[in-house]
Amino acid sequence: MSRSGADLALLLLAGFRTLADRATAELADRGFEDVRPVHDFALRSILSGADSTSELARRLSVTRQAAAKTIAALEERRYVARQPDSDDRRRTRLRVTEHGLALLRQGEAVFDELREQWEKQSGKASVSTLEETLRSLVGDSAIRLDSPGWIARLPDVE
Amino acid sequence: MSRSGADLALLLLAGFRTLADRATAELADRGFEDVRPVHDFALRSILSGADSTSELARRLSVTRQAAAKTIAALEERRYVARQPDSDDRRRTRLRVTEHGLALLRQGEAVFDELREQWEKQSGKASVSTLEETLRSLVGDSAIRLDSPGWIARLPDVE
DNA sequence: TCAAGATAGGCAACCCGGTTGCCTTTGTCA
DNA sequence: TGACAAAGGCAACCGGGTTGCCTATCTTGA
Repeated sequence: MSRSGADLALLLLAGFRTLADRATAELADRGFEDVRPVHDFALRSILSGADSTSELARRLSVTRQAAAKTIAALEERRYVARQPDSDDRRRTRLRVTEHGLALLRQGEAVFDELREQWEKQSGKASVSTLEETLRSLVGDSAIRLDSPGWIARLPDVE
Repeated sequence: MSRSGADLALLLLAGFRTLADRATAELADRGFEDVRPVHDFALRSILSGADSTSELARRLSVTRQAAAKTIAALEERRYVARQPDSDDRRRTRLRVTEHGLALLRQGEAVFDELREQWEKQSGKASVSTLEETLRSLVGDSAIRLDSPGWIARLPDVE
């Protein structure tokens, strides 16, 4: 009954996308439109201290230019703001706005609800087993993967 | 100990990316460079009967233009070829080349090996439990998801 | 039989999240 | 003070998508 390894990969992808898509939709319902996973990742990094373009770029393992674009998007949507900085090279310091904090809180809540939904469907044990298996396979630290950019890249997780 | 729902999503993504990245690297080692998951999906669809741009587009749930680009890439790499067709609207019919078949075979082998590797690490039971849980959660048919294009879209699986 | 409509294909332009290459500004330190 | 590191940003590009619009061919039914 066990199928090919490719199926396994597809299932993992489908699982992620199911969660991510539902979360995106739910967040849109709650008034946070135009939010993408990458925004959430970036916001978290900024919140935990990445207050400049270069620093954010390092934490997300992307180029400065990519980070700058992400920041521009976040700024446009008022999730982050800039403040003058003493070091005139960097000129501004990033700060997560109240709106941004609200997004993070809602995002967390949404994902938690989705997880609970899964637990209701398959049982708490199944979900945590799944999680444990995966964690042991990809490693706690492997949430930092280096690879081509055909998906929102994963940030460092402090 | 159980963490947030977002972690669950991240783990699924990390799992997929681990497999996909390793597969891509391994295929490159075996002489198939420049191969991306989307190529594999498309090739499989063509092999199982999607012999025109429009048909491939339908199976991959993308626009005809996107399918055309993918086909162009596959053709360039000699994984598919075109043949004249009786219907002059479509003008050509797609065919998977020997080279393309070789890629598919190698791809399957690589994924199977990766799966075995995981089984050695976590035990056969764990991997198949993981798979069963996921299958029940996303559904066998959910491998067709409709959503924004920030990742290689999944094809119909016949 | 022939006009309307469905179907296949393709071009151009754009989006998003990345990249590289190159350049300026500012700060630091020998 | 002058060399260099570090931050930022512009322009151009890429991959895998999108939409809008256009033509060519086949099919059908009045």
